[in-house]
Amino acid sequence: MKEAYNFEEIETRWQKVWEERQVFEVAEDPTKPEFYCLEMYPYPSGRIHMGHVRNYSIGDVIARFKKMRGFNVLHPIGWDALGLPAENAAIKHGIHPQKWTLDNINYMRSQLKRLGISYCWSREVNTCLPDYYRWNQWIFLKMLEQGLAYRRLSWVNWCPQCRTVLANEQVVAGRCWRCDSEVSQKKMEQWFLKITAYAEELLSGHEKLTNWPEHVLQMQKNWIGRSEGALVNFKVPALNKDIEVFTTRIDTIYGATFLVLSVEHPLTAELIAGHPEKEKLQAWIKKTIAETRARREIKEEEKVGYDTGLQAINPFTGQPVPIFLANYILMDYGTGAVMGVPAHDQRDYEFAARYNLPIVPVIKPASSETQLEAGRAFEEYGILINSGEFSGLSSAEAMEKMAALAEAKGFGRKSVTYRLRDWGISRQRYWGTPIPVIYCEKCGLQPVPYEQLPVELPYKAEFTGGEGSPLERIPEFVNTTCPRCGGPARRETDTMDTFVDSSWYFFRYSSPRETSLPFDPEKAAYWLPVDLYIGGVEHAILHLIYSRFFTKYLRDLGLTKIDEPFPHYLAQGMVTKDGSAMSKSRGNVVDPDEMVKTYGADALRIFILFASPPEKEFAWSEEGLEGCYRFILRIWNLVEENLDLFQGKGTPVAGQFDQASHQRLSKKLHQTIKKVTEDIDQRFHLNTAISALMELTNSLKKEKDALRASQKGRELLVEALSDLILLLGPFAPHLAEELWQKTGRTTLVAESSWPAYNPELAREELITVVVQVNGKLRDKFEVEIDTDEESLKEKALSLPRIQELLGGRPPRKIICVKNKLVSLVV
RNA sequence: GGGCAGGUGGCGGAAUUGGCAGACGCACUAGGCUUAGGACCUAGUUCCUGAAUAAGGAGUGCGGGUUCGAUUCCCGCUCUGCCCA
Repeated sequence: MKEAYNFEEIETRWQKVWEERQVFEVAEDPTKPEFYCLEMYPYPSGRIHMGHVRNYSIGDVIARFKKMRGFNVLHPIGWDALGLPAENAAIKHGIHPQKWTLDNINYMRSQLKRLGISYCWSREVNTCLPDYYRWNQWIFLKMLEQGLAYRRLSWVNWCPQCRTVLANEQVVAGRCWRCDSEVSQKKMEQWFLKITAYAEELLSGHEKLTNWPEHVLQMQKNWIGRSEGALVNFKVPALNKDIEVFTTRIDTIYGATFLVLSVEHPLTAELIAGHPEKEKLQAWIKKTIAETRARREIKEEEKVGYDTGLQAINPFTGQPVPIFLANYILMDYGTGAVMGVPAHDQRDYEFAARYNLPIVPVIKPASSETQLEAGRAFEEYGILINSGEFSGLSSAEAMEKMAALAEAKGFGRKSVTYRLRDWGISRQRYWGTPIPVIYCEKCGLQPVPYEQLPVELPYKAEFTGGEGSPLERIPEFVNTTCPRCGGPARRETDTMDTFVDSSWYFFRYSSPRETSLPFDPEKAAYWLPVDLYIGGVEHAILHLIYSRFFTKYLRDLGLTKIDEPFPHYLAQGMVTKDGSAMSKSRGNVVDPDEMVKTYGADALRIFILFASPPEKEFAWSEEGLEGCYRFILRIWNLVEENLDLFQGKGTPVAGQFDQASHQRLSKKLHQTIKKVTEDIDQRFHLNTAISALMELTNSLKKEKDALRASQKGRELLVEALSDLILLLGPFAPHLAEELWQKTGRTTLVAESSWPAYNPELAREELITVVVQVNGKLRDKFEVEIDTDEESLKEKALSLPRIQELLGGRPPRKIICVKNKLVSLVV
């Protein structure tokens, strides 16, 4: 009598067994090779979504596989638990952010356990607890000591809806990345981390990241935005001041016919002081600052400039050029001042055309064949003309020599700039890590002494949604004493960007309860770097670049020796349904809970892995999930039907031994082990690994009746079924454990060794060779593998069909490829 | 505008090194089993011509190229997605 497949009972039972036996708990063991498998930790929004299921299922296959391969596997999970939604929930529903967050974590933890992910739960990290965020504060203080954390008055992106400062990265097309409202500008004292100090290393470090997707490296590269060029000073005689210009094309400087400055340039006020329309200009400047920063992009037709009426001297030509202010020059990049070379920069060309400025060509194409387009700037490198002593040089030579001359004469030098800005971490919110500094009336800014960490978030706070941080309105928090003079002082009420938390959490897993340092350097040295990091490509820039920055900083602090935290990053694709990403606003969300309830965790895991390779987009389909459920049923029934073979109770058989069937299955078995092993280990193509398991299952079903007839056949069946169960272990872990037990084992699949294959048995001995005539497939034949090319040729020519096609004429050319084909050219 | 990724049956996808295009799954069709089926079993399914398990032709977004041979390499175009302006 076959037992029915009751996934709910089976899955919860094995989840309990793993937990009770602490199967996935690990400690440092220098005798074993280690493997640190990490998925991006979730924000505890309330419920897990399909993207999480996908991410964690991929990681779980790798982690379980590596464990079965003999690695000491660290596979931890935690919670990115600080952040805006908790506070928004507090404002909206009156629930304390902490309660909201901890409740969510409890629920989501149970969801992850219900999926059977092999986490080392004792290492769970929760960033909203003081035992975690105190180390954010510790690291911040270290940076402060070294000048890598600093405070400055700066323009900030301000979201009026969320009432907080946003990092540039959180402004998408001028709108808040969370609530989509238009971002405005404010000038505030802000805390910054000096990530730009590591700009060069963040870029050069890419060389070590050979196991990162190329496009992710490219995105980071664009983000860092290194450009080599030169700084040149243009004197402004009227003010007796210099304007420093950054250019990547100093070779075109003889064609610089004007200067354009950002409206935020420090000299702006002086430049317009004597302007006849001063008031009008001031108003425009004010308006422009507010607008352009928010949008960070300006359409062609909206580019506007104003002539200040003053002139600067081009140091190369000695000629005066007009100085303009314009809305499309950003103060953020370079020096906030650029030289306008209309002949060789399209943007400058359009500007010059609009304001009637001279266009002086100073570069001609290196090849006379290159046609100059009328009405367009020639932007390529070439040969200098109209450039005094530099005429005739190539752009490359000229850039060297001109920079050298500028340096020698003291009006310029070679320089490198980056697009990367220092990381503004101040947030005027409650649910974040308090920035551990104190402002004393007498002593000024004071760091909180290390022994006073953590600066804990006061529990009692009011969440009204009013302007400013709730922390400002808690006198017990704000009012403190100066650590230096003991006098009255105020605490900083800004909290840190939550990206700080996620920039080093992967270190914390190595020693999550460490109390004297952020993590134990020895334990970290054993586990780190993360051998495989898996997560959505939407974090390709922010999280991954911040984490790389923190790792380099922690190295410089002496806490670790590694330079790169994630030498291997697997960027997982989006989960979509009906052609677009699953999202609440689109209403196309599928709840994992319901799917687990209907089909079980194993079926859901298999489907989500089977439907597409990890790095590609994945399209949801419930029919597909049903298909995977049926696949599980087929395996279940197959094992059920053959349980007698394992119990040794089957009556001895003296049936016919089916040699061919035996050979077919044996070959399929060994080929499957080989393929599944390589697909997981080398390619991460879990979808093809699963299809290989399906093929093995199909073969078993086909051959089982013939094989059950003989003793030898039965032995092979037992072997094949056992290996199939083990191979299923990483994908459908509950099913595998249950079947393993049913076949009489007392060990766990999770703790078993991965099956090995015999290359001899996996080898095909017969190969189909195809015959092409003039590139078209015309016939095929079977031969033993590795048959020599001469025999292939003979065999091909002897085929009646081929002879017919040749019609007696000898082929002009014959190409033979061993084990592949014979190609005839007539 | 620049960069990157991608475009293969009705659908998700496979083809790992330039060598049988469409593995595996879904969906569908026919038959079987069944009181019943959203279970199970058997067979079939790229398109066109054809009665055909005969034979032929076309075919991996479009147009060219290299090659005995191209989904794979090269050039141009186009569309989609992502990132940056």
